[in-house]
Formats: sequence, structure tokens, C-alpha cells
Amino acid sequence: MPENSHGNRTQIAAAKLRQMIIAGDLPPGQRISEREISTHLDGLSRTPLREALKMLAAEGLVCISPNRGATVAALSISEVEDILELIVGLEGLAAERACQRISDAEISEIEALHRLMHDAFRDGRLMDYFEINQRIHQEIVDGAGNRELSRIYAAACARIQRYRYAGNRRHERWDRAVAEHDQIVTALKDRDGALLRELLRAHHRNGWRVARILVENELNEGKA
Amino acid sequence: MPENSHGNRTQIAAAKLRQMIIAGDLPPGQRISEREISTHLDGLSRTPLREALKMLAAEGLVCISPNRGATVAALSISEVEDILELIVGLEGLAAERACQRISDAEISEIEALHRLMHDAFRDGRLMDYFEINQRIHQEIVDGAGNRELSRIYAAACARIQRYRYAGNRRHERWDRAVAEHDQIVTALKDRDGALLRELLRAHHRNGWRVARILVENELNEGKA
DNA sequence: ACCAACCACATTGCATGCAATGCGTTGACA
DNA sequence: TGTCAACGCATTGCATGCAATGTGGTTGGT
Repeated sequence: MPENSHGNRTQIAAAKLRQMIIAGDLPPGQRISEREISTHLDGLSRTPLREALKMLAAEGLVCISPNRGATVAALSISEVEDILELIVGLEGLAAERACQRISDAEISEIEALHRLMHDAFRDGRLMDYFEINQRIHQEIVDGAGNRELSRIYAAACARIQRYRYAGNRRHERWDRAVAEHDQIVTALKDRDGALLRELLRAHHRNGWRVARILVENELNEGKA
Repeated sequence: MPENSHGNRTQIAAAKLRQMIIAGDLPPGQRISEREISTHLDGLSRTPLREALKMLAAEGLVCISPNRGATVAALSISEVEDILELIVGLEGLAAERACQRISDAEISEIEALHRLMHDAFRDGRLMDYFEINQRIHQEIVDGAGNRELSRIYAAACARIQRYRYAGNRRHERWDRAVAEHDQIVTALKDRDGALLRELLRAHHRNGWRVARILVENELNEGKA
């Protein structure tokens, strides 16, 4: 039983499309023609595909215009910044709860991820680094023990992931980000919620300062 | 052009179902049979209805089990509390931003709502009171000027609205809540973000302390 | 030469029909 | 009498066909 047979065709289609959008295979603004996409997804019919699109629209990943079809959600700089502000806020809330409630075992798991991230950094495996980095943040949020918070945080991250990582072929700021993560893990181990909160806020602010320029360039190229 | 022809039948069905769930016309755990519900919704076919259900599932308002159909999402006490904690957190984030960014005109609008709420209180119009109350909170959040925050806040409120207001036939705590709202509006006028945040937190905590008992009774009755 | 109305094509929106899955019931056997 | 298996019904899952809407191109007029 392949892992993908998890659930019905609607769920599979939604998962595949979600992944393609998050990874950037389908760029923002890209039209999603029902018939065209259906041929790329095992030739499944339009009905489950439409259901999947409606779900992704509710998640904010695609935009559906009545009688005009679906497109991959294209966010403006300020919309990305709004979502990023939300993410920082959610992480801040989670950080303080996490420092009170997280177990030593969970902290160990995060430390293990942290070491994996260091390895990926040392070996120059950029995509692995990004993925582990994201997982660390998610696990810190999960540490707050609030499933709804975790869900919303994950959904918000998915919406802007492409904007934060897409153009980052070069590892500008990479060493700096790793150093910040060292501090973050230390603050978590010390269970210093207020400090953790501020470190996370600064970490995201610094990261966006770099990514923003790439996104701006990309948007300008799109116009030109 | 009737106001309901806003959008296509999927959107209309979603809006109606959403309203029915939030208002409690469809109680938590209620099975939503596609064919049965379709007859209650102008006899529209199952296809747009299914699309609407998928959207509501993505919003967390309904729960879909593969091959077993949809039910109105039934939340446990702790799930309601998780969402409430999230709401309090989001309001707190919004409160500090709102105190920096909100315009005097928006404050005036909130004050006007506040007076309407007082009127509803004086005249004993409970449902009007609830609705205006909710709108005040939403407008405070909107005052932060972050659309994504506003959207997520609204969605979270929708998920637990029924649990907070459903059983409140009697107006326990009503006068107390109005007094708290007076303080809240004052803090907003003074643009005291930290105070506003704490007032909102206390307001929700006090409100839930009462509503929780009603929800617990309801859940126990359901078992018995 | 430019603009506007019209027509044909492509795409989405929706209804219906059939296949597949789950559930309740009945009947037989231990 | 209790339990398990097989059958039938009801419901969901999906594909397809038709109607409605939007789009682009062409033609006719000014």
C-alpha cells in the first residue's frame, strides 16, 4: 500500500497541489486550468480536483475567481509581511507557553534537529537546511501543547514559504542564521520565554530583510 | 438582484451551512447527509454541496470521514479552550498594534457600536447584544491593520461561537461583561496597548468561566 | 485607422448516473 | 442462545454531459 493511497482522490490531489504550490513548482499567479491539471494528476476527473481546489482556496493557497478559474495565490510584499507578522506573533505566544510546558524529551528532539541542521549547513545542503530549519520552528510551536495554534501556524508558514525560500540559491546570511538558532535553542533549554520570544522575532526580521529584496526583484521582473 | 445571489451556488451553500453551524441550528456532532441537506437548500445538487463541505472542513467547522460522510465539528472542552487561548493571543497581538495604528474615525465607530451594545443590554435584546459584542472585538482586531490576522481571528471565533453563546439563555454575568467592555473601550481610546491586552484577556477568561459550565452540562446531557 | 458589437471557442458551474464503500439485518451454524 | 458471515440497503466517491459564463478575434461601421 503506497503512502499516497492515504485517503481518497480529492485528498491526494489536494496534497499534491499543496506541495507543488509550497515548493514553488506552481509559481504565484499561475493559472490552474481544471482540465489541464487533471491530465497531470493521473487523469483524475474534474470533480475531485475542484473539491481539492476549494479546500486550498479556504487555506489561502489558491485564489478562485467565479467563472474565471483558479490561480496560485499571488501575495504582495505587504501581504507577505502581514502573514510574517502573524507568524512572529504566533511563535511569540507559543514560545512563552512552550518554555512552561515542553518536556525535556521534546527539547532533546529539537536539539537533535538542531545538530542535523548544523550538519546540513556544514555540508552545504541548502534544501535540507531549510526543511530542518522549518521543522525546528514548528516543533517549538508544537511545544506549546496547543493543537489549534500548531495548525494555524503551519498553514500560515505554508502560505509564505515559497516567498521566504524560493530565490535563496545563494546562502546569504546563512552563518548568521545558524548562530541565531544556537541562541534560540539555548533560550529554549533555559526555558526563558521572554528571551526566546525576542530571539525568534529578531531571527525572522533578519531573515525577511534578506528575502524581501529577492521577492521584490522577482516581482519587478514579473512586470518587466 | 437579491443579496443572496452573491456568487455561485457553492458559495451560497457554504455561507448558509456556515451560518447554520455558527448559530447552532446544526448542533455539534450532527450528521450532514448530502442528499438530505440538499433538499433543504433549494434542492441544489450534491456537487456544489460537496464542494462547500470541503471548504467548511478546511475551516474546521465540519469533520469529514472518508466514505462515512460529514458531521458538524464537535469540540471537546480542551479543544474549545485551545481555540480560546488562541483567540486571546491573537487579540493581544492585535490590541498592541491597534493602539498604535487605529484611526480616530475607527475608534469613533467602535464607540458607536459600544453605545448600541449598551442599548441592547438595557432593552434585554440578548442576541443583538451578542452580535454587537462580537463585532466590537472584531473591529478592535481589524484596527491592527493586518488582514490576515483579521481573517484568522474571525475563523477562530466562528469555530467556538456556538460554545460560548449557545446555552446563554440567562444573562448571567451580563452587567459585569458590559462593565468590562467600558474599560476596554476606555483603554483603546487611551491607546494603552498593554492594558487593553490584559483587559481583553481577563474579559475572555471571565466569560469562559461561565460558559464552560454550560458546555460541560450540555456534553454530559449528550452522554446521558 | 480606430472603435464597437457580435460570434465562435474555451472554460467553468452544475446535475445526474454509476461504481464502491460502509452499515444494519438476517440467517445459519456452533 | 450467542456469534459470525453474507446479503441488501443507503450513502459517499467519482466521472461525464450539458448549460452558462467569460474571452478573444473578426467584421462592420464611422
